[in-house]
Amino acid sequence: MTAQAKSGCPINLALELLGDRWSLLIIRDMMFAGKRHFREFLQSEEGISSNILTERLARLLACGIVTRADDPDHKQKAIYSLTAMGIELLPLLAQIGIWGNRHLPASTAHAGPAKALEQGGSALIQAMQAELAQAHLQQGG
Amino acid sequence: MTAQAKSGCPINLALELLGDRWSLLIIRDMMFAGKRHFREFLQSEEGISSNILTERLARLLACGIVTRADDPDHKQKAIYSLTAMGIELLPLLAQIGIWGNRHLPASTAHAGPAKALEQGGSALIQAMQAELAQAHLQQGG
DNA sequence: GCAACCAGTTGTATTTTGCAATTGGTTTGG
DNA sequence: CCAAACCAATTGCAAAATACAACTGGTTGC
Repeated sequence: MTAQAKSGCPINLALELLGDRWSLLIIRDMMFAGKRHFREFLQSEEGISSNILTERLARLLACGIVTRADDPDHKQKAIYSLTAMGIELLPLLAQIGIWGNRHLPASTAHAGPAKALEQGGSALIQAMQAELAQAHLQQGG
Repeated sequence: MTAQAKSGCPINLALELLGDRWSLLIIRDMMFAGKRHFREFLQSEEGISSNILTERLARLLACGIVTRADDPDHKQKAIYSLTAMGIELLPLLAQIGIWGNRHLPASTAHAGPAKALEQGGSALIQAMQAELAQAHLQQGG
């Protein structure tokens, strides 16, 4: 599953895992939209295909960024959760959003979170990380 | 050249430009290794192909992250420079490096910059951005 | 003037992605 | 109790992106 690394540079290693069009959008949906189910990711505005979603979730699972658990209330549903390693991606997602919002034609409807993160600084990020930990890190989740 | 955006989300827009295995490595090389020439990018450890490099440089050029100028001292050489928009990617690159260094098996030989950025905080980032501006933003460069 | 160097380009094989239809099973509503 | 809707995927195929190697026309250094 994991191809051998082309270099030991931390930026390269991170990009080998997350450097594609979809992986970080999935994590964005977990962080900012509270999505936890396969079907929810599928319904995102960008329109990921189900086979790509399956493959990306498997990869994120394999490298320890998310976990997968059965929904106790619904035998068919799987609940995807962020790990501590995944929650630590928030500052990175925040920088992507801030930069995109500054330099690209983001729609005002979507600009809210980026704007808030830009003004809230590290205090807001830490608060959001605490909330995510609360929602995702519950024993076994 | 620019495909239509799948959504106006700033994270999505940024990922449509930079969400691939190579674009951010090129910018990393400009920021941390001082590379400015086609041949230098080609010699990076990860081994980008020349056709991919050509295409990525063209894209970064088209969206205003880098500029291209003729080397006054060498008719054949092209000098690639970061724009202000490109220099503002440093906080993003920094977060990628910090996260990669914390969670992935980065080699000690490559970990230096990430470690420094983690400890130096925003003061270091601002200092580095000032240096990059000095080197890349000289009138017309 | 010849070898090394420069920024690419070309051609082809391989891999990844996108898209649509489908699967086997579960839950919901009447 | 049965049908329709929902669930997380899987399959097959076409299209696009990527990797790899060879090559191009021109420039520079010795």
